[in-house]
Amino acid sequence: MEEIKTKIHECGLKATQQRIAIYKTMQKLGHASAENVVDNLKRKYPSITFATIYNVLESFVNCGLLVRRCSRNNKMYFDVNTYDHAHLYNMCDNTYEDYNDPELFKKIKAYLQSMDLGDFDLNSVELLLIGTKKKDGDIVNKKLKK
Amino acid sequence: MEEIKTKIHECGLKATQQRIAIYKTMQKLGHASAENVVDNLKRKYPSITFATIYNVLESFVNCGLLVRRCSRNNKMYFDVNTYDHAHLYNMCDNTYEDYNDPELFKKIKAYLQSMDLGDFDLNSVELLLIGTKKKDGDIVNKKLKK
DNA sequence: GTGATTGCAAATTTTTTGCAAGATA
DNA sequence: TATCTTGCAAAAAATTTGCAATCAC
Repeated sequence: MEEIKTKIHECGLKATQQRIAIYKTMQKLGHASAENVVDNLKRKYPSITFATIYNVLESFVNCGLLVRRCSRNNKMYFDVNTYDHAHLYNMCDNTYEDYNDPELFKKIKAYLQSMDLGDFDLNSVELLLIGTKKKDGDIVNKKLKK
Repeated sequence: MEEIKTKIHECGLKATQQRIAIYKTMQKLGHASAENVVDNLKRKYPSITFATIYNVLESFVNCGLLVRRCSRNNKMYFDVNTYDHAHLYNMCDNTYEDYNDPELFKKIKAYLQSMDLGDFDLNSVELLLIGTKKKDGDIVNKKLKK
């Protein structure tokens, strides 16, 4: 709790109740869209709005407290774990699960470092393993959830 | 041209002018958002609308003529090249460039096949190399383009 | 001719903005 | 207190829908 305040302060941001609550929610959810965050906070903070959520998430991304994640359903997702790791992306419901495999990332990064990417300045690597949970298999090829 | 018609027919779809034009545009652009496609077609087909573009792109994805690509700017992107390849994702303007390296993909897939992904049913692997073009470097940390 | 497809207009969903009121350091 | 931040309301951006007119087969 104090730790979260400190993190936020270290970014040069004020540790408001909303920011603390949003960061806690992200810690709980791991990966989330703005909607996920609102859903999780509405009960405790009925007055919170999307304006604030987006505002805060954006400020967290800018200071490195969160990273954006790619998605295929035209919604922005945020990840509280900013270190290198891959994701299992469930295309049935657009959720992520961490796939932590430092070995794999080390290999990929080592490989890329040996390559010539021209005038491309590599910032980070995102590895998305796209698929389904076996239990969800039956709904693929049908209409996928938004 | 006839080739495109055939491709579309093979999917069980009717080869309408719009579908042919949209597929041609995707071949020209490689990766594109719905907006990119409209921009490229408005002159030749002033009556074309987003409804049709989305409709057609979606039908192409469903039959495997295109694949969706992940992005970080909450827009849907489509790729005419459906085989395995990585992308250099320019975070300044959310554009993609192919990074064709069968070697790398082979390694990753081989590695993953040897791993246990639990009840996750792997469908495809997306490798995104996120960064900037050196010429764009100066606008990072400032406001990124939508 | 018939069923699939398009284009229009309107609706929905997701994200952003301006600004007055409120909270933090 | 000075500045940053929030929440409201409204706008913008992106995608989807219903349906009548049109087109491909």
